[in-house]
Amino acid sequence: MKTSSTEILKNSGLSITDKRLKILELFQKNSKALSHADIESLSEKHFDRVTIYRTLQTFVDKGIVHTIPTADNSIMYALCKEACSEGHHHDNHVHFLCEECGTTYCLENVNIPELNIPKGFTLHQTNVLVNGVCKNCK
Amino acid sequence: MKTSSTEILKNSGLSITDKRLKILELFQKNSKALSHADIESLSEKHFDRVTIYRTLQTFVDKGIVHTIPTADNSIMYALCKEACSEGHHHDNHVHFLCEECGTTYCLENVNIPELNIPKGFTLHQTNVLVNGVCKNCK
DNA sequence: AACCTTTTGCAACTATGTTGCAAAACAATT
DNA sequence: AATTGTTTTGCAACATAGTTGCAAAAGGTT
Repeated sequence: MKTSSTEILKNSGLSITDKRLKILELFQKNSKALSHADIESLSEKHFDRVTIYRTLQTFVDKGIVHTIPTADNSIMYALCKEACSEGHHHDNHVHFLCEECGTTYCLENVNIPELNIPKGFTLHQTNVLVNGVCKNCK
Repeated sequence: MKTSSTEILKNSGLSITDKRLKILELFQKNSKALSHADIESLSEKHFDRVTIYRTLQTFVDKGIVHTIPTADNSIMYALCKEACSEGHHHDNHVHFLCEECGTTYCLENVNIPELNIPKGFTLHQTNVLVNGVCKNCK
């Protein structure tokens, strides 16, 4: 069952505002990762750029969305699953970027394998980005 | 044995210029990944920003350096090993970002593991980014 | 409704990246 | 080493991305 946008905000101790609800709904409707620019163009009503930046930052801080590094230097944001909480992301799944449609997916079911990194290095987080063609574009 | 900067350029069919040599030497001296901004500040003599952008792009195209996606949305560039050639990068190693000193390393010896991505998805390239603490900062 | 707090929008700014064009540097040839 | 043609570089101007301070608006609480 899906948590409503309002509940997500409540659970994070954030006040419920129009803009935050709108941005959360964009994520839920599209069920894919969105960039700042995506949100700007998807929101028909005028959203101030600054508001979007600040809202996304708040969501990241609260564990509502996580960021995805991409090769072309544009940060993507995607909704976190339940496991994430304030200041603590658990998005250890693989991110897939389709070269055809440009969609970034979270592949929740593909786990990150163990890496044997060299002695002396301490591993905190592993990010896996995969490029290829998604099932819709095949 | 290390290939000289001049040879690297020759092998790629590029003309030998002061700027290109200087930028290559920065990579060789530092033996870590550099951002555009790093190069700008490391080169004591004035380098035009545009020249740096274009030189890096040329190097990427020719397989001399490869780009590393990072979580904070700044592209890093690192020297390729011999295996890379024009239009064909073989940098399938793990990239490690130290949270203390900010250094990005290419862990040449850590191979990218196989992933079993869902049916319908075709995999072209896998990027693995690891955060943690490097052996110098431990 | 009245109050206080948080969020939003605006303006101005910094940083990052791109393009066109003329001057300079490079490469090849005599 | 001078001439010529090609490539590279620097400049100017522009475009996009992201940040900060502050006043107005909206949210939360009583």
